Amino acid sequence: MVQDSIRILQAQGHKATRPRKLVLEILEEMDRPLSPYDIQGVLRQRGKYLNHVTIYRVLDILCSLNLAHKMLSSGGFVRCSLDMAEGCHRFMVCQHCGAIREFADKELCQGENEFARNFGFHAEHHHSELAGLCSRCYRK
Amino acid sequence: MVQDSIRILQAQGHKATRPRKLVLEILEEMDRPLSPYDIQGVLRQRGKYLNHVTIYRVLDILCSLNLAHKMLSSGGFVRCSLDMAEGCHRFMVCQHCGAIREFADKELCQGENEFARNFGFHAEHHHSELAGLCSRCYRK
DNA sequence: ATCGTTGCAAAACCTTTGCACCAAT
DNA sequence: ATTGGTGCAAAGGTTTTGCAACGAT
Repeated sequence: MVQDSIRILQAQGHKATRPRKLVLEILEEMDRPLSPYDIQGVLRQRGKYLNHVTIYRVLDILCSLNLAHKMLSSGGFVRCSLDMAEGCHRFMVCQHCGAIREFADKELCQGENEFARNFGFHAEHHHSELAGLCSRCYRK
Repeated sequence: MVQDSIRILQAQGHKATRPRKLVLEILEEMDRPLSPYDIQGVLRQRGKYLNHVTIYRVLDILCSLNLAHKMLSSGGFVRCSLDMAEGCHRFMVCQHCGAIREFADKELCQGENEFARNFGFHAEHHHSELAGLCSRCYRK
């Protein structure tokens, strides 16, 4: 919830400002990875405005506190989504329509962790992208 | 091997040019994901030169033929590596020293495929990044 | 009142496009 | 000779930086 994130922000010495509340609201409501300009667009539709620089900075803070997570989308720009599964971010990206859907799974993480440990690597965060076709585009 | 890739290029109607050979050589030799400017830098050290636009275009072709694979690195730019494991690209990225190491595993892919199929999604390519600490940095 | 935040302008950076020249076939 | 490929210049788009004004505490 937005209130929880705000509380964490404040506990870390950050202020509870209008831009931060707005960005958190949009991220929670849309429930999919959004770019800074996506967020600005949603706000514009609602007659609200935030400078893109501000959005970048809000997202940076959210990510630094692990409240959100960045992914680099195929367009080559950043998208952010709230961190719901503690360091496990898996995305299904449809190569046809571009739809992005996020999921999480602890067993997959464990499997990856074991594999990495064979190389002496200690994994903390998991980010995975599956490129393929979503159910709708597959039928065509 | 570079020669094999060149042969595939030619079979698809592309020419075997100096820039394409050079890029393939560097990718094979360095054996880690490289950005276009990384590649240009390595060449420069050897007294050779390729325009960055050319490198971008060579990488695009290699990726379109599945000879290489693009990843969007944490710096926000593209890195490419040769495709050794047919659509399975897993990276361990050390958060401390920045080292990137690639691995592949069919079982992990199968696990992800099954999970995705529950959502009606048909996965073709896997790209995964584990952020954590490499063996050297973990000891410190 | 203080000090972190925001917005604006401008810069920096990566990537793409247009076009004339060049080179592999 | 033909056709695709390269290099250059310039544009496009995303992200970052510097700074004055603002606002949460």
